[in-house]
Amino acid sequence: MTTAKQVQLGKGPLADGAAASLAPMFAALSDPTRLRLFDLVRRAGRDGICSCNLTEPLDRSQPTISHHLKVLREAGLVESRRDGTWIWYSIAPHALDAVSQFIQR
Amino acid sequence: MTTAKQVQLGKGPLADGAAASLAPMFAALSDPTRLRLFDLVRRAGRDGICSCNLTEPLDRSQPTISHHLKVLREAGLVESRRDGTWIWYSIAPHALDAVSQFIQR
DNA sequence: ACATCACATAGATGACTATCGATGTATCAT
DNA sequence: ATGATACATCGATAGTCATCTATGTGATGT
Repeated sequence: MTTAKQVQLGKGPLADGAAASLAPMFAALSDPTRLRLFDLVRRAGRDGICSCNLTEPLDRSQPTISHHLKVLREAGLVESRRDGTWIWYSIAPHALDAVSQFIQR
Repeated sequence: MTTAKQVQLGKGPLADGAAASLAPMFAALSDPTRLRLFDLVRRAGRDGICSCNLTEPLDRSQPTISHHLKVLREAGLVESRRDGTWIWYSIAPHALDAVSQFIQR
């Protein structure tokens, strides 16, 4: 499992390491398909949403959706749990905390 | 001049067009060098900061910094104004409003 | 006019990425 | 075991990107 590194935004200029940790989270949201994917998962709330319900509304192939979900997961933005043959995706706790901290000065 | 399109985030799922408008702003912040660049400009406040003071601290060539500033400018995140041979960069008003709205949903 | 400084643009290159069809893997039902 | 379903991985392709050196452009000063 890949977990997003927690970055402490201090008072000085943004350090090299902090920028390197933050950039992939922005990168994960820099694709329109992934943005909509993330939005759909977020709307699903605590229970999450089955991957099988994500392919059709986004008009992309199943492998493409699978790829994007992997990117979101590795960025620490979403989590997945297995339930039989299905896999349910939900928003990771504190997913956007680092991004939010950066945005608000 | 390129101005970022203002996106209204409604109540429904994130629309295709909204995602397409939002993604480039995230993309502009998806590079470590640009993140630090944006941070330096933001720290400079209203007056902004001269481009000549951005090349050295980021350890990149002058054309590379020029390229990144162009990306930030075209994403509507920073503004530039000429003063003699120098060009001063400052944060665009409401630069991160759309991103912030998306984050806090 | 000329040299200098600040910045932008051009062109090249190596790396990465979004997407697909084909195939592999894991789970469940019969 | 067999077949079906859900999802992941592979391999290919076309496009994008970060970076550099070299060169162009525009402003200032002499």
